[in-house]
Amino acid sequence: MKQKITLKHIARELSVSISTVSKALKNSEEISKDTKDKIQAFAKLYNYKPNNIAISLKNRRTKNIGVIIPDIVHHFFTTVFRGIENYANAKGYNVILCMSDESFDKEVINMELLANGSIDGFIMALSAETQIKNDYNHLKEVAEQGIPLVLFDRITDEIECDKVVINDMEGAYKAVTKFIEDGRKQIALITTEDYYSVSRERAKGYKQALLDHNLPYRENLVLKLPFMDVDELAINEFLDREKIDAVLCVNEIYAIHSMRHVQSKGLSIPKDISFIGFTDGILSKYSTPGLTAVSQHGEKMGAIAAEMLIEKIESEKEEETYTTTVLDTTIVARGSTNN
Amino acid sequence: MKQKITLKHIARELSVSISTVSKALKNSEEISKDTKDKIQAFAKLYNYKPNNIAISLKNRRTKNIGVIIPDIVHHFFTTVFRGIENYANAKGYNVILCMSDESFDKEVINMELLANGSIDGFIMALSAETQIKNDYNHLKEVAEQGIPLVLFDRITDEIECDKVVINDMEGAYKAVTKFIEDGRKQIALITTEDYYSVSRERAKGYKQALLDHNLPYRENLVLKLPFMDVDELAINEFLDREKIDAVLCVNEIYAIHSMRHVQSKGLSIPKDISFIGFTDGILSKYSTPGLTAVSQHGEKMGAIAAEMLIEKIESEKEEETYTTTVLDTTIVARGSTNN
DNA sequence: TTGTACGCGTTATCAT
DNA sequence: ATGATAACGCGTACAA
Repeated sequence: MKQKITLKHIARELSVSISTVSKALKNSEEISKDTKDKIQAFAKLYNYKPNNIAISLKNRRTKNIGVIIPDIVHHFFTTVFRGIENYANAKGYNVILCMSDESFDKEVINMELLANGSIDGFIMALSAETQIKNDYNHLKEVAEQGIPLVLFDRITDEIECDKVVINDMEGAYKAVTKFIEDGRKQIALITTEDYYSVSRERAKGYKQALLDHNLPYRENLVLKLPFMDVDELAINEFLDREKIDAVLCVNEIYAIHSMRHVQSKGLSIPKDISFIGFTDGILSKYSTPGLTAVSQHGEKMGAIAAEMLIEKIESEKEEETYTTTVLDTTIVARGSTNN
Repeated sequence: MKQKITLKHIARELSVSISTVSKALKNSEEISKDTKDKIQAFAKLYNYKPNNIAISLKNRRTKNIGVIIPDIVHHFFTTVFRGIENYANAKGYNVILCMSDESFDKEVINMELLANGSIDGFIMALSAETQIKNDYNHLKEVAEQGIPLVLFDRITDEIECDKVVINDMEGAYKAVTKFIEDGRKQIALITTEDYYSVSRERAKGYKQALLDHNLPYRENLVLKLPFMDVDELAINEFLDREKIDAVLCVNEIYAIHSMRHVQSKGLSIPKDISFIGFTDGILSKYSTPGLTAVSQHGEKMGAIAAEMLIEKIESEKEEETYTTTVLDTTIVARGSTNN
């Protein structure tokens, strides 16, 4: 087992000082060609690579960015992460990934852990619990310490920082407008409780689209489910109870489940009832029929978040100007709507 | 912006030495109660937390583990990662995640980057390209440097290290046996090329199960697709060409696509033809009908991998004894087979 | 051209 | 009971 070699080893071996080695490996003009050659050859032979940790300590820069997401088994977050990772890697950054599991405590613990020097900045989407508690002190502290922070998707107005979101309202608006143009009249919305920033926005877009097209907004056509787990019974009852010819769902799971339910009752999609779901994940693509989806452009979102963060990290200025980037959604038409 | 506070700051502020502060915060017996109280109070007030990087440098331990997987937008890897993260976090480790994108070069680059002090050990699944090239020098070097390594799922015999896999052969065997017990005779296999360790094993199990039940192994009932992307045409032609009443697929995508295709031809699942797919991901659960699946227990796999790695990291011994843990699969029965 | 000394933040050992 | 010093590995301003 050949131990990792350090400057000190090389110096000792070649009977020169550590700083000579350091300079030689940086091809400094100060060092004579002879010694440089000798040192570089030796370093190459023993495959010398500077120790990242030592460099981090010296530079007070880790070249790591911390990403905290509610859950990784969630296609959307996964695509965002991919966007982050790609961009960050290209810029020479590594990504430390933590999951909050939708838990406030885990979010706090992970953040505090990483904030103690392990990372140069954070990219995160708030956990459900955090949004419910509406407690953002951990974010505030991090911000106060001067650690850059970018929020995406699940954001809050309470914190001043860079943000990336999709235009959730516009996405819902587009979807409902499509339903209306297809001749649908009884348009339902299946969503989560309002403590999610995204749900609020989508509900707004849903309502606005109806009103703008002179259709009534009826509360009984809106089903709000608590938390992210799927209450299948509630969805089934809702679909059985109300007279509906189109459904907008704030996530794929709700949509897929709903489609299965109405299909099992013998309804035909999209003839009798049509569906649009947010996210455009893997389920939308492979369901039968394919689910028309509001694409959230996760990968792009991640790339932008990473870009914003690294920009802040590497900028010397002390100015505190924050941007919120809003990405427009795209409707990806599939078999669940008339196209 | 209140800067992160260090021992030095506290020492200067309270007019004591740095080492006194250090000891006081560790509640050392050497320090008088008075000074301890004073220092601890001050530290608490300014929310002092030791700098991880400095500690890493001192201890030559980062408490980070590096995970390299081919792709994160892949439900199975995602579940494994979750298992890793949970276990690692509980043990006080952070996880640095890199994607190889199935590319040999990215795998090498990422590994070398992290190996220079950023992590205490690796957990990884080999990229497709690496398996095709059959070149594992980057792994060997890491091993020689004494950095612990655990391979999971996509492994190789070329490297001596801890490994975790599922019993792919047994999984396929079970699936085919189930088909046979359900009275199926024309059992097909849709798989990837043999350079994947997992594909080889599954093909073996498929063949063995047929032979053990006195059914012929017929090459024309086995479709081997190159790489991981889905050649839909090839699958369609295969399904149209051969007389088949059951299909085992090595992943969900193949299975879901195949199901859609035969359904579009008017066949009924599972009456006319039945399906089993490996992985038991989100698609299996939400397809219509639900896809009977060979569960790979990703989360458990991740937890075990993390356990093995941390065990090696924290063990003082120099012994080089490696284990390969083989997890048994479970068949999760759904609507795509007779149950 | 080469080497010395210092600092990044912490801890452990050895003085006082 | 407290402090000085060295060390982890590196880079760099300053001496020689």
